[in-house]
Amino acid sequence: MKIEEEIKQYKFKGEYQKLMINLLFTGKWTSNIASYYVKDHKLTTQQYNVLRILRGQKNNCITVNAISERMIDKMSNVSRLIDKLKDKGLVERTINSDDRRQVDIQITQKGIDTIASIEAKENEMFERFKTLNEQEAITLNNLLDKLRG
Amino acid sequence: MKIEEEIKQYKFKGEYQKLMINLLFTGKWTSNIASYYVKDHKLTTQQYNVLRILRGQKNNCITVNAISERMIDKMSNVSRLIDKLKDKGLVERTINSDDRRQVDIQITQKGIDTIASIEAKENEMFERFKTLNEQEAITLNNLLDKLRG
DNA sequence: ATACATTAAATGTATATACATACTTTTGTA
DNA sequence: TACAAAAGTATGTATATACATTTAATGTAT
Repeated sequence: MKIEEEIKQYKFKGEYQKLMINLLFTGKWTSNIASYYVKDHKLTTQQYNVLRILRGQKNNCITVNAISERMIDKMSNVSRLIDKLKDKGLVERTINSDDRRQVDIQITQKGIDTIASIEAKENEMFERFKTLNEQEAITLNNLLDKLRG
Repeated sequence: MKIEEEIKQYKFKGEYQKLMINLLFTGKWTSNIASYYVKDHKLTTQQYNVLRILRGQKNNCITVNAISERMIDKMSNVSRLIDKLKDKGLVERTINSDDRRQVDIQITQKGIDTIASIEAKENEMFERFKTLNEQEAITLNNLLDKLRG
């Protein structure tokens, strides 16, 4: 659906204003889809993002700072986000013995199982994006990358 | 910059997963730019969005519900968002005399002045998006519209 | 070794947000 | 007319977020 109709705004100050609004709107639209698929597990999309980052590491272990650099939404307080995951038994904290300022975070088996359960519905989620064919998806990815400079 | 580098993730499960991540990331990127331009006025991007919706109405007057339908981020509690704008003297509330359930919101002169002040820097903001030329911006807008179905 | 700057993570605090629920007024219907 | 249902807005509550500050460990120059 055209962005004009989504927000009932039929005039823009040119293509770039429209683009800003379209990016904000579509970002939120995507975020809502992602939220839908993690909320059964009482996770936010950010928490799920961290779990996946952890699983992607060798030894499933990585410092708080390195997590932050890999997050889609680089926010300031990864600490408290990790707290929540720890409360749920999905990760563990270990103070790094080489540099005791650093804290290594490790995903637990329960964390791995949780991701697996969510991933089981991933294809269903991706269906929402198949209004674009593969070539269009590639073009869109390239334009987004180019946009950010 | 390629999304791979932005989040230090070099493998994706195909183009559609990459697209989801790219949309989330670029949405946030856009949101950060918008925030930068409103924060001097102690506004959030959502509050600014509401102010612009109000100004766009004939008589600068519109109900709470109609605001919600026009927002980029349709959230549940427009009421409290309006509260904040009222506290700052940027809008006024009036109970609609035809239907007393409805509340008409009107932008004040101070609100209009605030928008004007922010808009003065709009072109500077749009510059951030001119890594794409006009034709590419149009293509991107069309792909985003098509994506959402 | 000491002092000072830097880095990594955590915390304080105010505000924003999601989601369910409540309140008031209007509408529909027997 | 009465009364249930719906519509429009507001509120309660728990959690998330932004931004500044703090604590602790390490690096570096003297």
